[in-house]
Amino acid sequence: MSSPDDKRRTIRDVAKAAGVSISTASNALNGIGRTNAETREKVKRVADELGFRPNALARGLLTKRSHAIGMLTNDTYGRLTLPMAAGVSEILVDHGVSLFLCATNNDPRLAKLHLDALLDRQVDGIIFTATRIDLEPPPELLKLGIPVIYAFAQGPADSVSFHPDDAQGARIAVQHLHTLGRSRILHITGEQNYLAARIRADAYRELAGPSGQVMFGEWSEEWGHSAIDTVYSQSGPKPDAIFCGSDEIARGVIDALRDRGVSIPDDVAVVGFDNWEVVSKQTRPPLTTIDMELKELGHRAGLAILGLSRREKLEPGIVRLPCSLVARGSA
Amino acid sequence: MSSPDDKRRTIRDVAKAAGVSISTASNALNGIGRTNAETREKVKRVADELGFRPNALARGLLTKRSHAIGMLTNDTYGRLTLPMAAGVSEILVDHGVSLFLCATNNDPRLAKLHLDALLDRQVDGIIFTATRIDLEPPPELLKLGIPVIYAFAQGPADSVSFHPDDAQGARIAVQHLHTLGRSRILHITGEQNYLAARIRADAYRELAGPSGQVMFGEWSEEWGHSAIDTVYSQSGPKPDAIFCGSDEIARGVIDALRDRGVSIPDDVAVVGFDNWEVVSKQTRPPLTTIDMELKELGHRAGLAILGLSRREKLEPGIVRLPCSLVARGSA
DNA sequence: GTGAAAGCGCTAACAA
DNA sequence: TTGTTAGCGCTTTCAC
Repeated sequence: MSSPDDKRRTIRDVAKAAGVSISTASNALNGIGRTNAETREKVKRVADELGFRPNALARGLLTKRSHAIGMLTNDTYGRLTLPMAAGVSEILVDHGVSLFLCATNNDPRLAKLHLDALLDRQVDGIIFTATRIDLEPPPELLKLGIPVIYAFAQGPADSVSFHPDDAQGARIAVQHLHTLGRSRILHITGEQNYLAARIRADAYRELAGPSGQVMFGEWSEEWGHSAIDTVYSQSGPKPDAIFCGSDEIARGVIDALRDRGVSIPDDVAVVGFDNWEVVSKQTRPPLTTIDMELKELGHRAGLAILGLSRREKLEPGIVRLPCSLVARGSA
Repeated sequence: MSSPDDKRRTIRDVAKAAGVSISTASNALNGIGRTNAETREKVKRVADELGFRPNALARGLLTKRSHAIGMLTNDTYGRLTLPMAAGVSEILVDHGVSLFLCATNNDPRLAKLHLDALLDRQVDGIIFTATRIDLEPPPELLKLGIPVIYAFAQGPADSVSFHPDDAQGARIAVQHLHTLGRSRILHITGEQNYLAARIRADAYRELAGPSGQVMFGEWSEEWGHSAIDTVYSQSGPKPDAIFCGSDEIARGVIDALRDRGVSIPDDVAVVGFDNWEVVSKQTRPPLTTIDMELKELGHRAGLAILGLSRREKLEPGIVRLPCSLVARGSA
């Protein structure tokens, strides 16, 4: 639990051991200022030998940059947040910046608590993340005095946000189905009050033309199932392809189709949305679906907050990052 | 992006505005030392008015406690980590402690990088988290000089670890099936090289008696499916209940049983393990399963690291936290 | 009860 | 090129 040398080495120890002054040691270690190459090497070697690690607290106190950023999320389940957080972290760690994770659990009190803590810690910036792109951030976030980036969440007008390109994602799904020669494509999706659902539906309608039909419902497997029941209990022509608003819906659709003896993808091709592998790899046949590239979203958000924290200017607005199609067996 | 008063208030500002010295202000705000009640109130009021927030960097530098702890995880997907992290964070935030999230992505280089960063930041402790209880932590973690807690991961002999009580989880699953009057219970589970799988299987065997049969395989839906195919292609008596090592396996099992016209739970009762709702709520019928109470695991890990960071002593060893049974329709 | 002063570990003028 | 000095914002003796 405790190492042999319980007290940590300071730059003072390094300076003394190397026979130089503290400031020379500092200059040498940071490679700035005018330092003799020999001295620099020596200081670095000594620091290494001593296992010296600079105290980030002291450095931050002085430079007014903590080299830490906070990530505020309302997601406790992790489906969206952790891939993004991993992406953010991947970028940051290479720049010596660490990430505070704050799960607000959708509780404004917790959000405030976390926000205050982040401010106390002098974070260089904050990334706000949500489980839907039209979720508004806590109002305190707006007048903070430090940079904020919105990822998979709705930022105010003059802010920088990163979203998956839902419209493009919907388009490549429909185009893929067109390529397969399908023309009677149905769109079964989630709740209409989700902006993402509306964006995807609009993009779908543009490509599917007047025959395009959208069924809004819930983000659940069950809805996919019952939507198929509805469709097949009606008379009239049946679709030859179904574009679903989520993998879970798609799974319900696939199960319901199989129950009816409809062959996938021969009779009906199915495309999902999310590439949530626990679902999309397990349907029968495995699901062709749209991946939102959440890790890449995290990368971009990380890069952006890094830039802002260095006082670089960023064009405000929503950056929409392309989705990709993952072809499996269902379409 | 930047507030009207761009510069942050310091304790100096508070002291000046309250007409007291810096040290009195400090004493008053922290409620320590001998301070006149009136003075204290006044200082606090002024601090509030000014929107004063103490600089955690400065405080940490002086007190040698950063009030931050690090969480190291090899999980990028989030299924296990984020519920635990949320639990940890919930505890910490109420104690004014923040959480650094470090996703190592199973890459030793990244792990080292993150570990160094955490040390530089003077974290008061580290929680190591993994996706399986027999995953060994990076060796650097062992000789660190700061407290470490292992959650859902394998700690060294003299450390404190928190695991789900896999044996107890398996027992309540089997007992539940016994209560339902089932006696020919089969256990279909994941890879035998997972410690958790072996622990659960052992506990199952103890209760199921000599007729107990364990089928090890993979942690996949597909394996559940093919296991059922195997069982039903053999002659001999069929099980009246199946205890599955994961919800995904259970889903495969349920689907395969339904394909064969076996009624659930009438002919065969099915119990899963994980309570991963995207799976367990969506099977038909919904899955009765074992919940590992990951958030509670996070709570306990958080409490433990808090204690250790205050130099409290903790009994070394593995603390196994009880699982709970979530009854749905399948058993 | 309150304030002056020292200093945590480090960086950044400036002087030497 | 190197060393001296002055802090960053806070806590904490120790006089008063």
